[in-house]
Amino acid sequence: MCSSFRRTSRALTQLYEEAMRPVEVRATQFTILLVLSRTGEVSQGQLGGMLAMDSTTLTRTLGIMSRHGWIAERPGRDRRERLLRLSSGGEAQLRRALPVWEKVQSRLRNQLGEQRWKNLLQLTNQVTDIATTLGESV
Amino acid sequence: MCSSFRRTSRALTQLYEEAMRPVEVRATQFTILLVLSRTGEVSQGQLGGMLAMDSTTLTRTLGIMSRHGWIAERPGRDRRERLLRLSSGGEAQLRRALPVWEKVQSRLRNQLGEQRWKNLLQLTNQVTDIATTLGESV
DNA sequence: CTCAATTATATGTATATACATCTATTGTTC
DNA sequence: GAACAATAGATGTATATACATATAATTGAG
Repeated sequence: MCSSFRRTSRALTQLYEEAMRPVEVRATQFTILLVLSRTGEVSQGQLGGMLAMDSTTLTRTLGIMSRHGWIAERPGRDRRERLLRLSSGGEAQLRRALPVWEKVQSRLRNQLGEQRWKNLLQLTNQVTDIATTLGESV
Repeated sequence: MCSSFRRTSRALTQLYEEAMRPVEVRATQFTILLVLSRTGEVSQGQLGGMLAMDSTTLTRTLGIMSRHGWIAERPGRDRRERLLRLSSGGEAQLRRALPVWEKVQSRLRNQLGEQRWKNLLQLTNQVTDIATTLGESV
């Protein structure tokens, strides 16, 4: 199952990133733009939790995105925390990227059909939850 | 969909690799051991096709695996090709790793249930095929 | 209140991953 | 058969990813 997901993940990433190449944003970066636009201000740790991504991994990706001027941040009340949100540049980049993302996504969705599409979104979320829970329990 | 698969892929990889840590083999490497044990001798390009992985990516991973003594190779009739197979060390490593992999996998399978498990394997393969086809068509 | 334990993030290091480009072959065209 | 196009893999470079460990800040025990 792990191998299957990794393989599909590679295939999908190649497909989406090929489409996104003119916009110059990677799949991970785009996902972060989208999540931040929906959640508003969150800490790095919270963001990692939402993405099932080690929060120290985010240090590097957020560094790249900050250099592009897409991220605004301020220290939290707990001064160990970094509170992250989209800068106006980040919002602009998201507006530029979103239609390209949606376009390739709709081609995929057509091929899959509505039934399998919804089914997959649900199943992948369930697998993420189970994998996360199993990982924590041990 | 791309984000969902990437997220699930991270969660599963963390789960499986935590279990595999004592055996000292990564998810990608284990997958290659397993595929080679089933297919016998294949070229690097063929292996990349099976894994939906860029064949030049395999250059690096196979290098690591060769240093561990897990891969045997010889040039093909077409002398640009490298024909790959498991060495006896690779077979031994696979025998060591397989039960650990199966164990964590069975815990996941229990949580998911047989229905969703089979459904997911089928769906992920279909998505891989569609993504690959869409990528080639453009 | 002080010191130990915990927590949030940063840094060092290793692997994974892809693409652009390069080299050595192989295939094709005239 | 020679010149050119196509292909397999290697190498350079950039991002993605995680974990071990380090540092700074907070929390908890006494």
